[in-house]
Amino acid sequence: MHSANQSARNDSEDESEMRRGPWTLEEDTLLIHCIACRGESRWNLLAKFAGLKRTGKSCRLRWLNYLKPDIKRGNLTLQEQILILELHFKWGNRWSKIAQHLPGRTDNEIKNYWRTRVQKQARRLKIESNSKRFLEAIRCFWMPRLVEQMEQTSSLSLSSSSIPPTMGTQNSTISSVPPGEMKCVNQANEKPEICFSASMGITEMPEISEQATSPGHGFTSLVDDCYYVDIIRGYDMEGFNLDPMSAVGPGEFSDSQVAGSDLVSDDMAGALWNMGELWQFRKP
DNA sequence: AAGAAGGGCAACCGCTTGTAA
DNA sequence: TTTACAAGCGGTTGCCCTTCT
Repeated sequence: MHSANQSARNDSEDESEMRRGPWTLEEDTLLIHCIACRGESRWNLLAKFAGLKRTGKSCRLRWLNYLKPDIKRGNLTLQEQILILELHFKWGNRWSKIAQHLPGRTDNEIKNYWRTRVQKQARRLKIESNSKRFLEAIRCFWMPRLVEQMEQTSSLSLSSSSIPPTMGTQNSTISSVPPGEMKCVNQANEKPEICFSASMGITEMPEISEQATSPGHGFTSLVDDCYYVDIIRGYDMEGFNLDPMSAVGPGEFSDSQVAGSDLVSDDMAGALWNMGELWQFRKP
């Protein structure tokens, strides 16, 4: 009884002695060295062994979100943004699952991206960010624009034999594929991760997800670990009604929201998807 | 130039899940 | 089968920086 109380008291004392808040360079160094020696496991023990006054949880988070060597820094690329949107359609707020398909990106980063960029636009449009209307807006207008810009970017880059910065980083390379088709292969697991095809129709894809074949989806499909973005439908809108009202179904958007809210304007697109970065690629 | 407002992001919190004893 | 602990995950908070007025 006494020992239990003593233990509880010690625990609370330990807890109160724990450091919180931003990590210092010294703490980072200690953690990195400790993980190099002992590996990533038993985070509470690791914290003690490293001499850090941090909880194991805190150490784990710091390592996974910031210190891990393969963490990719900087703005999300167009391909990554499209992938996030597509995977979010499929899985919702399963951030860690989505992050598994974006090498070097953390679930925290993706979550922050969704909340700060995507949900911000939903607020601006006065649409519930998890509503069907907002998803349709993304699918019908923003994603096609992203794909369009990406297609232009990639053709520009490929024609000048320079790999787009977004596709050539980390473990990924562009393999040689027919014109108009891009394939991004992760060398680590030899599995194709992202395939952009201008020739492949969505109906030709095997095992297309239920969502991908749903009416109104139109231009992307997701097959296991390989993601196809149908550029024909995204770019030329073939089989895709540009009339916003019919595209999303009657009553989904009001005139003022679609036509008057700059839903399809360059202004909106620029605000949403780092278009500033994008336009740089378009300039000769 | 200074204060206010807003955005972005790192870190924390609490709940759930997995696993070993 | 139960229990305790560790790890994982998504939601939330708070700080810092930038932009606006």
